[in-house]
Amino acid sequence: MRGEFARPATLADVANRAGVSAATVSRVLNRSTLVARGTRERVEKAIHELQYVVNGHARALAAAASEVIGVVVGDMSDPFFAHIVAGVQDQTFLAGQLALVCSTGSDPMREIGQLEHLRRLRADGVILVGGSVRDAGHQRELTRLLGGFHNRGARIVLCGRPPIPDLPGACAITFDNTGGTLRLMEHLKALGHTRIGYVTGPPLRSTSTERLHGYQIAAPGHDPSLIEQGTFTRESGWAASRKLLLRNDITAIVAANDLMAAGALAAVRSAGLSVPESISVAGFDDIEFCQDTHPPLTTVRLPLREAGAMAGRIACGLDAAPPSGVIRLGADLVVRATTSRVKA
Amino acid sequence: MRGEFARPATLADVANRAGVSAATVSRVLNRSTLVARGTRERVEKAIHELQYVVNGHARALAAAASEVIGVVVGDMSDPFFAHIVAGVQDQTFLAGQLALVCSTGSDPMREIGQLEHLRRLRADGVILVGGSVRDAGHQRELTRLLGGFHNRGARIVLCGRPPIPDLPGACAITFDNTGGTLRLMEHLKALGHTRIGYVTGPPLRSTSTERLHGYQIAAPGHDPSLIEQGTFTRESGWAASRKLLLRNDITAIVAANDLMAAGALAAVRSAGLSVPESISVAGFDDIEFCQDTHPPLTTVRLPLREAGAMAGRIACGLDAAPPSGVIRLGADLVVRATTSRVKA
DNA sequence: CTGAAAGCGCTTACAG
DNA sequence: CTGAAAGCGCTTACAG
Repeated sequence: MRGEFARPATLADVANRAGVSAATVSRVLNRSTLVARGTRERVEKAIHELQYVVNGHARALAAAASEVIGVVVGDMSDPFFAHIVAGVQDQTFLAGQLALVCSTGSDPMREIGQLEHLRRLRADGVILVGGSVRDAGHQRELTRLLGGFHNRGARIVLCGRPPIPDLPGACAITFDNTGGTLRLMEHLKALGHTRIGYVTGPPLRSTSTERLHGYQIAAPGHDPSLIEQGTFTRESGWAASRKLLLRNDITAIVAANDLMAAGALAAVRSAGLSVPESISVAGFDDIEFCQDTHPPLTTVRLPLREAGAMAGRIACGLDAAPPSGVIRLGADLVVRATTSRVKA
Repeated sequence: MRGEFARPATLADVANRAGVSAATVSRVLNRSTLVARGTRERVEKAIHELQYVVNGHARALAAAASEVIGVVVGDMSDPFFAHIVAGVQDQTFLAGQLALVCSTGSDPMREIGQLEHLRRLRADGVILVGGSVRDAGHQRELTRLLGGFHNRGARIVLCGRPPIPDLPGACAITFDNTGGTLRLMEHLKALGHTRIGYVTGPPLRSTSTERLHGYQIAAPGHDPSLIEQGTFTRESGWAASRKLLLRNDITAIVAANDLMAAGALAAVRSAGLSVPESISVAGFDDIEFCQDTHPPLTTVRLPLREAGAMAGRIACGLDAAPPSGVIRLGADLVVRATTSRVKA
């Protein structure tokens, strides 16, 4: 450990040792073909001997490219985001890029700040994960910022959120939130349910409103008092379900995601009722644990990891975005044991 | 959109507009106090008008500091990692740093490559999350690489893995894996269990061996055939449990994490047995969903998010590491409904 | 196929 | 309190 790391070797050191110019070393590094075989080998030997590692900042500064892909998520402890990010990382790894994962702590307004961070680092690609916020000022600011990325040649991908009309450069990967919820509702209606409570996600988010929309289209009666507000956490699903259970007319509770559905399951049980005998329950996303809840949860499956992988490939430039700029992903009904025919 | 983003404003642009030198702008940016009030205000005005955003790479290159914290994890889709990362991000956000999350895709050998990436970007701090691999060559390489970070003044934190003796600069945040498993085993023994199957994690990882060690200390009989190999996934827990159930003498299955315990639950049920009447089951970690399994899972609680937060604070320089260099975190037994007294 | 030179956008002593 | 100048470690036309 004799201070051999005190100053990392630089490209100039490598050039010296190999007896070539810095430009030549740079060419070897960047796999330019315009280097003679023998020269290349001498340089590679020097790189190896010096344990040379290119300085990413210097490279980014000189080349105006950073090998960094920015990923903006809500909260890593939510499996929805965790699975998408896992998919992104599978691909950034293959592409030799680095995923810079920024979290907004579930406050979408913080997207702006995180994007500024990413702009500072001149990210080559940016992936915005999860629902967008319906707020004119925020949208305008977001569009402006993303426009800045786009103008510098950065690829921008929206994953799990709708396209931004003013931003033709961006690719959007969307989930069929409305259709999935609709199919789930049809399933319940076919089982005889007519009074179905709904636990929605936080207001003004595209994920929430799209899913809620599916409910409203299918909801028998359109009674707004059947809708309770949640925040996509288990805890909030529990609280919202408690309120819903205060009324005695509902036969089913649908939550806008699985985490809240888990809370609903617990709330139903704590009210002394059983699932699905007294109340049917369903979620959305189909995270792995839905197989293990009591009873196993009926839900709607989203291809989260695949969506993340697609976003990653496009952001890294491995795949091109489709001409339309939009990739629509399905949302399949998964019937398990928390939903059953309503008793006469 | 008239190409107003074509070239982002530079520090020189700001200096021009404010009628000062670049050095002065830099001082304002870095909150140096040695700037006259009026000058500062003029510069801030120019920054605002130009929508100037500092170039992180130029800054990192000039100042040899990067405002980037590297986090190396196994797999983001595993809640163990997701929760720790969420805790890290809470703190990097507060510190105004950026968390660069690298995944090894559950192959710890890939740690080396990811660390080289981080070295390239001159990360100010590095957090290695999760178990280490018992492989002499790998350990040597790791120590060398981390030594390089340390010599450049980067803070290094091991989160959920044992300290590295040859690396005095590093801080280690450890979980009481052995003690937690031991307490879980004592709980089962007190319920009358004497033949307890164990589903271990992947071999040679500290997390696996520490937890297995707790089992071995407490295991009545030390019969090695009671131990089956898993990989920390639900699927592997299912397969290992199936094997364990082939023998008819066991009355309980303990898995090295909750994901595998969920698989065990499913395996027991698919064998036509019930939990806990026929077989008791327990896990490790206490991820949120343990409350919702069928029945709710007895497990050992690890303070994952808190551990991540501590790691984040130290890596960002918000908190100092303790003099000993080691922070030991508890692991509390959480008894739910998957464990019960063995029938006479 | 290779090199000399300028430049990327900052920070930091050094003067004043 | 402020500025001129050098330097951080690369890449990229431009010549040859």
